[in-house]
Order: sequence, then C-alpha cells, then structure tokens
Amino acid sequence: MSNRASRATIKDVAREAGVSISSVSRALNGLTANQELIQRVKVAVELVEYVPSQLGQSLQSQRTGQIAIAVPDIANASYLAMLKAAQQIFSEAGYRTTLINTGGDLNDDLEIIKGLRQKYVDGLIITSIRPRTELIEEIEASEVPVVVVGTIIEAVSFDVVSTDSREAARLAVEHLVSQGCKKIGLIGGPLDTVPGRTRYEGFVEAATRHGVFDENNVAILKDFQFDLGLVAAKKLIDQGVDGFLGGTDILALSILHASRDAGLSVPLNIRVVGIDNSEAARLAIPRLTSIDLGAIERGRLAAEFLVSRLSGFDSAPKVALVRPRIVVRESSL
Amino acid sequence: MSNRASRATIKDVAREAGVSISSVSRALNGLTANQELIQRVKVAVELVEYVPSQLGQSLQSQRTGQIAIAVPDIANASYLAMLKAAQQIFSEAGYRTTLINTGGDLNDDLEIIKGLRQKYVDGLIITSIRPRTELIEEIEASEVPVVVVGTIIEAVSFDVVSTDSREAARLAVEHLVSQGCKKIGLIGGPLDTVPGRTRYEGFVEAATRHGVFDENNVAILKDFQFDLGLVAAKKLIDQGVDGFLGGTDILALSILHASRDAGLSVPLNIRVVGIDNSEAARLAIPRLTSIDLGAIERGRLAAEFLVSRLSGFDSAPKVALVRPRIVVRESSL
DNA sequence: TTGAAAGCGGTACCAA
DNA sequence: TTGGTACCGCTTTCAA
Repeated sequence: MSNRASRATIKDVAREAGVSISSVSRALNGLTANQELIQRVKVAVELVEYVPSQLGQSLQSQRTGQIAIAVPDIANASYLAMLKAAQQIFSEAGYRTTLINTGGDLNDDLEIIKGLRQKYVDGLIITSIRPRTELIEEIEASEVPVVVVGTIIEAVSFDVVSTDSREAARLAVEHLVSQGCKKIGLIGGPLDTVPGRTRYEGFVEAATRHGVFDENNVAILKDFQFDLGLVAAKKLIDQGVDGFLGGTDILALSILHASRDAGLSVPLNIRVVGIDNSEAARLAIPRLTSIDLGAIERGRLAAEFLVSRLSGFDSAPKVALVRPRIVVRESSL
Repeated sequence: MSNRASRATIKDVAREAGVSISSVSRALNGLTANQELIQRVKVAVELVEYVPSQLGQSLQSQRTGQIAIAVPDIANASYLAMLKAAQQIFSEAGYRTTLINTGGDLNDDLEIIKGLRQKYVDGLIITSIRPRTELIEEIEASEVPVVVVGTIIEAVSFDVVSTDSREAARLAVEHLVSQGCKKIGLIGGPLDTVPGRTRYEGFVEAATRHGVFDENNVAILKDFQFDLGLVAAKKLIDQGVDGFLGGTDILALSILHASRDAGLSVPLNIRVVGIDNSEAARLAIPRLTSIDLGAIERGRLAAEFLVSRLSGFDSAPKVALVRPRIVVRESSL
C-alpha cells in the first residue's frame, strides 16, 4: 500500500510493536523465547511491510551473500556450462551470483582481483586466467576466497580446479589414429590463449608420438571463429587430411561444413573430433565426436570449494583435476 | 603486504594522514581544494592500502551499483543473447550484473520481485514472465525500477520490451507457403509457457489464413527438448509433412535429424524453419532458416531503459516492440 | 577549509 | 528477557 512512502526500517517495526529495535531484531532472528513479543513483532512487520535491508545486514555482518564468477565469454558453451553448474550450487547455498564477463581480456583479471577489496562479494571464481606471477600473488593476498578454474601447476595457497587439455588432445589424436586416419590435422585457436596453446601442445605431442605429426596440417587461427575455421579446413582438406581435431566444437563444425562443401563424407572420407562436448556437438549432423572437458563438473567443484571455504572450513588449499573423456559419435566412426 | 591484518578503513587513512575522516572522504571525492591535504591523504591511502568499502558507501547512498537480470534458463540461446547484451550495457554504465536463474519456474517470479525489497540491487530486468495480475501489481508497487521483457499488452506503469511471437510464426508459415510447401507442420513447446503458447497461436492463425492448417500436423511437446522433437518429427514426416516450423532452433534441428534419418533431403523434400536465429541455426547442416526475435536488441533496449531510469530519468513508461525478421538460409530454399 | 557528529539499517554487547 | 548503546564504513550536515 505505502508504495509512496520509503521503505519501513526496523525502527518502524519497533515503534509499531511498542518495543525496542533490539527486541525486534531478536524476535526476527529467533533469539528470544517470549512468544507474545514475537507475535506482536510479526504483526507489526506485516503492518508496515517490513523487509530487512540486505545492506544494513551486510555492513554489520561483513558478508554480502554474493559470489562473483568471472568468465571470458558467457556465449562460449563450456564457460556457460560451468557458470550454470556453479550458479546452481551457489543458489542452493543461499548465495546470489554476480556475473563478470572479462571479454577474454587477460589484463582484466588483475583488476577483478583487486576490485575484490571493495568487498562487494564474499568470494570469487575466476576462470581461464593466464597464470602470471603477479596475478597469483594478488590472489594469495586477497581477503576474500578465490577459486581458480584453469591450469596452474605450481603449489599455490588457494583452491584450483583444472583439467588436462593436453590429455584431451591426446585422447582425440589416439582415437583418430585408431580409426585408421593417416593424415591428422588440427584447426586450433590462438596460441596466446590458454585453451589455444594447451590444446595445440597436446596435439603436437600426441601426433608426434604416433608419428603422424606434420606441421603443414596444423592451422592456428587468429580467433576461435567459425568462418576462419571454414577457410582453414578447406585448405587442409585439399591437402588430403583425413582426420581432424577441432580446437573447439565450433571449429569442428566448420570442418564438417568444409567437408560437405568439398563433397566428402564425414565419417567415410574424413573423421572429425571436437573439444567441449557442447550441445552443438550432440546436435550436429553428423553427430560430433567430442572431448568432454568436464565443464559442468569443474563448475560444480569450484563452487563447492568456495562455498565450503565460506562456511568457515579453513582447510589446506585443494586441487581438483577433472579428467577429460572422449564421447564417440558418428563423426569419427 | 598487510594481508593478514584486516582491511584498512577510512579511519586508518585519517589517522595516518593526521586529518579527520571527513577530510579524507572529501579529499577522495574531490570536494576539497587544499592540494596539500589531498596529497597527504593520497599518500596515506597508498600506505595503508585503502580501498573504500562498497558496503559502507552503499548503505549511505542507498545504491548498490548492481542490477539483477532474471532469466528462465541461461542455457537457452535467446536468453543468453539477451543477457550478454544487457550485461554489456550495464557494465559500461558502471553497474555489476547479478544473475538470477529462475529455472523456468513461473512461481519464482513473484518471489524475485518481492525479494527486491531487500534492496540488494538497484534495478531488475525480468524476462518471460507469465503476466499475472498479481505480479503486475507487485512490480508496480516495487521501489526499485523493473523492466519486463515479455509480452504484456495492457498499459502498465513500468517499461516493457516485447516482441511479436505471433508475427514470428506468421513469417515462418508464409515463407514455407511461398516456397511451395503443401503440408505444413509445427513442432512446438508446452502451451503453458509463454513462448510455447504464442508461437503455437501464431502458427495456427497463419496456417489457417493460408488454408494449410491441419491439427494432425501439429505436435506440442511436454518440454523444449531435442529428443522429444526427434520423435514427433519422425511421426509428422511419415504423415507427409513437407514444411516444418520448429518452435525453437533446437527443435528445428531435431527435424533436420529426423529428415536425415528418414532418408529425405532438406530442403529438397522437406523445408525447415526455426525460431531464435541462434548460433546453432547458423552452424547447422544444412544451414537453418530461422526467425530472429531480436534477443540482442531486446536485451540492449531493456538495459538501456533501466539504466536511463536509474539515472534519474523519470519519464513515462516506455514500451518497445522489437519486430521479428526472417533469416533465410539453406534449409528452406 | 576543517572536524565533530548524525545517520544509513541492521546486530550484538552489556546492564538493568 | 529487555532496552540502551556502540559499532559496521562511509557521506554529509553543521559549527567552529
């Protein structure tokens, strides 16, 4: 009713109920036994339409009830899956989720960590950072708990959830080899991005080990874009590549398109494997074999680590390694 | 360095600089002219590593610097596009974005609006609500500005951004008719969801007008799921449907799969149109014709409306209608 | 110009 | 058990 008047505060409730604000606070937080008083307060609360201010409570408790999660790009399937899984956990634990889109700008990371000093969230999950020393130091000095999802090898004082991108590439290469591919190519993303570089390195390593490495069959794109992948794939197909690893599912899709444009069949003439095991892979025609990097699992773990730490669990730094697994579908049979 | 000691507050700066906290506040906010004092404060700030507490400032200013955006499902391409577009605007305007995933539970909407009374955000964008009277009243009574993205026809006192789902279906049907389809089918989502119902209604209306409506060629799924779509599509294909509207791009993809499974060619034997114009449509094989409902545009508009209102612009309630447009690709040629 | 003090909306301590 | 009060960290009014 009183939508014109400004919000009711605890004072209004106290006045209305004829008690002190301390009593109101206690009654509302179950710290009093006097049923009659509790009842009076409840009536007053209804009457003045009182809702406790999050701000007031936060200032007092020094907790905001919010957790931030920073991802380079929400539109990216694997970050999205992580985000969704983490948000679910946060929500169940009573935390709101604040989304930070870093836009892949690696320099933003440092600013985000520094921004934590403003104390606007109780914790942070940050993904895919470039593990610079400077950044690690800043995280270690941070007062609010931070969980990093990415690839950090060194021993650090915070929780880390990571996956083995190199193994992902290895799984893909071995699968292609076992399917009889002779010339195996890679369409990968930029080497100055974490996923771009690690997948590339894994590919080179595995392909070399199996004696199928040929630098000419590797295309490193300027960006993880479908169109760039399409052009690169056409070229490699012309060179006779018969087994492809796409650095992401989207890039794998570009290979499917290029094969089709070339009048070649997947998987009869060309076999294709993607990375991320996103919805796009499941729904592609033909259905795309893909390496699942456990994005959902990583999001869940990171969120659980953080929530546990926020619950006062002051354990030693935890490290979780989610192992990739291959999901074989039509495109590589 | 002093990462063990708790954060420095304005008091620490004041002590260090040998001035009052008021002076520190003024110096930091450019409300003083004394250069010497400003300099002293700055040095002290550096020394004690002071960062103003967002909480303290918020309590004082009654503004949190945060905006919430509620979507039924982030994994859904169109909500994701909206979210991303809105987040971009918020970020530029200096607001953080808090994500609320309603999980499609329509009853959550009311709780979200009510939760605003806790004042943990400065504004809210809420999408795809079922426009119940109760909810509208609650929004109108809300102290924090709310922008609704959805389909509300009545005159309300808040900003609304909507699209015409019926026209979307109409565009699709007319296109299929113009391409020579004789038996036109729909694979749609549940009628108790806003997108499910409006798209269905638009389809019926347009198909009837063009004399191609046949109830037997309409499949209403229990859920917007690919697998359900696949089964339904197989059945309709068996019935000889030669032109399909998928209620979403994902459902359209299920039609592509079903056609392929039936050994029929898209678009030679069967033509398919989806709705959302998501990335999945662009990357499908064959590339999928789809109706673009302007998710990005809607997200942008909603965010702009909200930011403008938060900037103190107390204009009359605004209504924006984003018109759908068809993006013709291979699947319907 | 500067500092003291009130106030934002709560919680928690301490006496009564 | 209850009420008074200090306090969380900051901004802003009011006197000096």
